[in-house]
Amino acid sequence: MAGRAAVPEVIWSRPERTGRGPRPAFTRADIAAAAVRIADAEGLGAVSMRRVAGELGCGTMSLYNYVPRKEDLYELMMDAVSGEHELWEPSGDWHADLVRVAHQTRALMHRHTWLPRLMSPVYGFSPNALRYLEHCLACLDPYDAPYGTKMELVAMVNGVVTTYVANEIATAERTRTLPWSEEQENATRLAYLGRQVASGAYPRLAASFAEDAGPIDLEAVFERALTRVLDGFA
Amino acid sequence: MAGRAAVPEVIWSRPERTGRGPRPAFTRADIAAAAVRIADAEGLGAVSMRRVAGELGCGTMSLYNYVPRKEDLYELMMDAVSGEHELWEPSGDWHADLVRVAHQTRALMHRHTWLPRLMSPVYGFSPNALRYLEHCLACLDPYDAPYGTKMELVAMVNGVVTTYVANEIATAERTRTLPWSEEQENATRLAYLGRQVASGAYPRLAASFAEDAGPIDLEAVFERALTRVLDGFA
DNA sequence: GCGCACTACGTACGCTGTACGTAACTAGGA
DNA sequence: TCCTAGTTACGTACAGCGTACGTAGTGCGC
Repeated sequence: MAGRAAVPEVIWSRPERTGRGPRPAFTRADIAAAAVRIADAEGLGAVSMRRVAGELGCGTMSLYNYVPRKEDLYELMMDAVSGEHELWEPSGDWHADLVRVAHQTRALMHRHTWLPRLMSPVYGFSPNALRYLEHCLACLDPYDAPYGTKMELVAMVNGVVTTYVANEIATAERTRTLPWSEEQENATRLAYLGRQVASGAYPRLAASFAEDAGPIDLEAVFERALTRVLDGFA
Repeated sequence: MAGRAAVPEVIWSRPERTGRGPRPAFTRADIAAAAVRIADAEGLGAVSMRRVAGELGCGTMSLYNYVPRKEDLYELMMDAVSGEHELWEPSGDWHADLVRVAHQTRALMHRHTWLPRLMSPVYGFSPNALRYLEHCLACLDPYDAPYGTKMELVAMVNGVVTTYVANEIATAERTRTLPWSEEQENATRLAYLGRQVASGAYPRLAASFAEDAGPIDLEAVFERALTRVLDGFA
């Protein structure tokens, strides 16, 4: 009966295997992989304890031997995808290296579209997250500043990438989720917006829409946001 | 039986009152206020259709006459708090005005800690959100740039504020939610982190922790992040 | 070899969003 | 003026959720 009490612990400080009892049937990596597979295919909402257990081929409650709370399952998932970051030998040009980091993070988030939603400093201390952070700091070796500033820079870049991709994904996801077609949705929203803007209450918004800038190049917007942030530090 | 079909519509383009049938017992504002009250007091997780209906004193399913899906309830909440933004006459100094906007947004998010979690471009077109956006653009009148750039600037400032406050809140919330004390939590996490860092695998992280910078002034960090972003545009 | 810590898992509880059926009500058109 | 169609109101029901708890069975450390 012991060992089931609510003891304060990060899941990473809990040993995966204690020695006593039957051999665990799965590793944490197995569990994380299963959860990530489900989230990638069917969205974060499909990740439930029952579903993950089903994927692993075990009873629902057995999962609680490995993962005491669902939040820990999220932590496992975040660590697993953090491990997908490619870590290279810093080039000596920290600006270029950080741009590369940002692009890789963005690609990672597009591969795992649930990632921005879980992004939080709470999950920032898993083993693979630490490895990633260390790599960012290594890229910043040529940048002459106290570590406090470097941390702020990394946080800023990560924040911008997260915000940006979250927006990309939210707009994309919404049209896929809704029970009516994308054209209908856009038409309704545009009609509403047009009515609002045409009311004359928002002259600058109206001017903004009238400003013919052609189709928005989202890629370029991302690039600009990134360089602006980095320039703010150089 | 008609009218219950899945018709594509933004809730804002659906009239609040059509004329036929009994007088509605509540306005959208009533519903939004109730939901916001619950979320402020007990967190976003406590906001359920049943709970809101209970707060309003009506049956659960009656709420669906006003709010077709739960996501629309969120949209009402976001609009309600967007209306709390103070809109002033622009001073002519767009830099100062945007800093003021950022501070107000941060204060707003601290008043409604669930706000960053719901932040998404999806909710960016409610009446009060449009009013807020128009105000930001008015503040940017002295900034000589195409509206596209102004929009990017506003998005960037909002993004930074959201990310920053989300982190503030996540760390604060976590300690309040957990079933053990803050000291225990911090001790466990620090012990784990210390063990990792002491392993020698993360030399720069170790150096960063060793760098004695005194207690971190979060207020100053926020200020720096803000001015850096604004400087990137000036 | 004994005992204990661990794994495994079924059952159950209270919660969620919401589809659907039914009854009461009221404003617009004939 | 009356009829009827569109709305409001709301109870019931269903599938799914996280997880507390009880009960077996298993194998390592003493």
